[in-house]
Amino acid sequence: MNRNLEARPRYQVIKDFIYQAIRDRTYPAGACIPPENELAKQFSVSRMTANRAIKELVADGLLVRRQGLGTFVTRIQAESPLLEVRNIADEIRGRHHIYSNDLSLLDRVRVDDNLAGRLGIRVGDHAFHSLIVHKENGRPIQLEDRYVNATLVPDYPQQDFCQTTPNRYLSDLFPLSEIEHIVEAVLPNKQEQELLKISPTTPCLLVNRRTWSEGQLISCARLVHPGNLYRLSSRSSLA
Amino acid sequence: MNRNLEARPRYQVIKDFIYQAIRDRTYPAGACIPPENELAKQFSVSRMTANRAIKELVADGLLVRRQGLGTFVTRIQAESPLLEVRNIADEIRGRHHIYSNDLSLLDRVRVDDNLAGRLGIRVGDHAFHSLIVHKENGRPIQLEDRYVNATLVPDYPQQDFCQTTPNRYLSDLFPLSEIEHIVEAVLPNKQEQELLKISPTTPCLLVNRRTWSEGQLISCARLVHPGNLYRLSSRSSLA
DNA sequence: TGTCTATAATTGTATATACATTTAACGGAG
DNA sequence: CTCCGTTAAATGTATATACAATTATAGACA
Repeated sequence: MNRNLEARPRYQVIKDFIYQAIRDRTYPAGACIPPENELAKQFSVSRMTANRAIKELVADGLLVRRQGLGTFVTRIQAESPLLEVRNIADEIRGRHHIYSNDLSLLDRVRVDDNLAGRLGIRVGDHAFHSLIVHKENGRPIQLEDRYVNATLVPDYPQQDFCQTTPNRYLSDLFPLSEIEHIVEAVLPNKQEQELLKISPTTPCLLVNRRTWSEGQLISCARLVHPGNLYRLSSRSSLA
Repeated sequence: MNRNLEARPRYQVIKDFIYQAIRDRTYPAGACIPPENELAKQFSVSRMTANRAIKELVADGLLVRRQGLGTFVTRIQAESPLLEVRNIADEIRGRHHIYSNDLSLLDRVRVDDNLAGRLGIRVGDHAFHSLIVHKENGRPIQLEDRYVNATLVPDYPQQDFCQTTPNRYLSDLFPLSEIEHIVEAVLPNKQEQELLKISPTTPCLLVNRRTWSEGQLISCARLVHPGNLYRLSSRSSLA
């Protein structure tokens, strides 16, 4: 069990093997994969270890199990990587409209308890905070309220955000490896009403976006869009 | 280990206990829950069984673990569903809550110009129209306003929607090959206010979902969720 | 032919045990 | 006081084993 040189747990080796076999269609959609006992024998592990590998792949949605029957490759694959990392400026220019923005705030803050959780850093550490209004043909279309890990991105405040959006700057600097979106419907608070020039009863789409690079949480942003001006859309084919 | 009368696995009992304790703030966000050994002792199970319960709650996103430190209640709560073909009933049951629904309308209509476009059929053709309120612990959480291609699914009205949601019925019948989502923020209309029991100023997430099977448009649904009760969330790794 | 039954295969749950790894905290050496 | 090693606590990985539950199938029986 000396893993100093080996590093990979055995259940992970089995997961990788099955994952690969699904990807290259050795086990096509709907196919039955070898039973736990056989996997255990082939990889010289106990059944419990094979079981763990399979259970995790089931949790990931790649396999389904039926007691008494066997373990099968999921037919409906590939939930879409929804809500891509769209750059709002590119999106607007793609509509042949004019993009502009206002930087209405940029400072350095100590993170409180709540923010520390969202940014994955310790209470009291520093973060940069920027508040930018993105405009399409001069009309506010998105309010970007962003916190950035100051340790990882010390030069963040030196950027000229008229030229480069934070989104683009950060993703150029750090290769994006993971992204999270949480979408809800809200009413705007006072500040949001003013900056977006909307009424208190205009429903807004709130997108909470967090981005990681190599396991490091780089930034979290709160993107507020007036509901009548913006839609998220996705269409995906399922294998 | 005779479970004929008991039914619930022991790891499930522990999961439920912890889940409940998180909900009622016995373990508030960020708090440390008892270590595996202690849970095992308290519930008179082996450490592996306690471990299973905790691992599954981690997979569900309710807990995070740090080796050497302990197991903690996740700070960022309330991730709900992905923007995927989730069955609302399964989703609610996954939260250990009670699912129910009201079928408030079910009829056969001739499609008008607008609907014909959305359903991809000809004006004057028939479609079924259902209006269902989905409830979590008796509280309305989603209004499903659905149109179904009557030519392809002639038996749609014969279903018992208390047992099987339209979503599940349709996807069992037609293998899902393509899905489209358009998400926006809206205020509820009069009917929606009444059925969802919300005020006119409650912002709502409106998800327009259309599903195809083998190139055929099966159904389009308008899903309205009160904003304070529902979130869409997606997290994806980018290769 | 059709129906029931036993059986084998496979997954599901549970335990006891062992050792590895990570982290914080404590205490001593300098 | 700082640095460093030890230790205790907690999670992480792995095994061998046992029995339960579910399902299909093959064979017995009427």
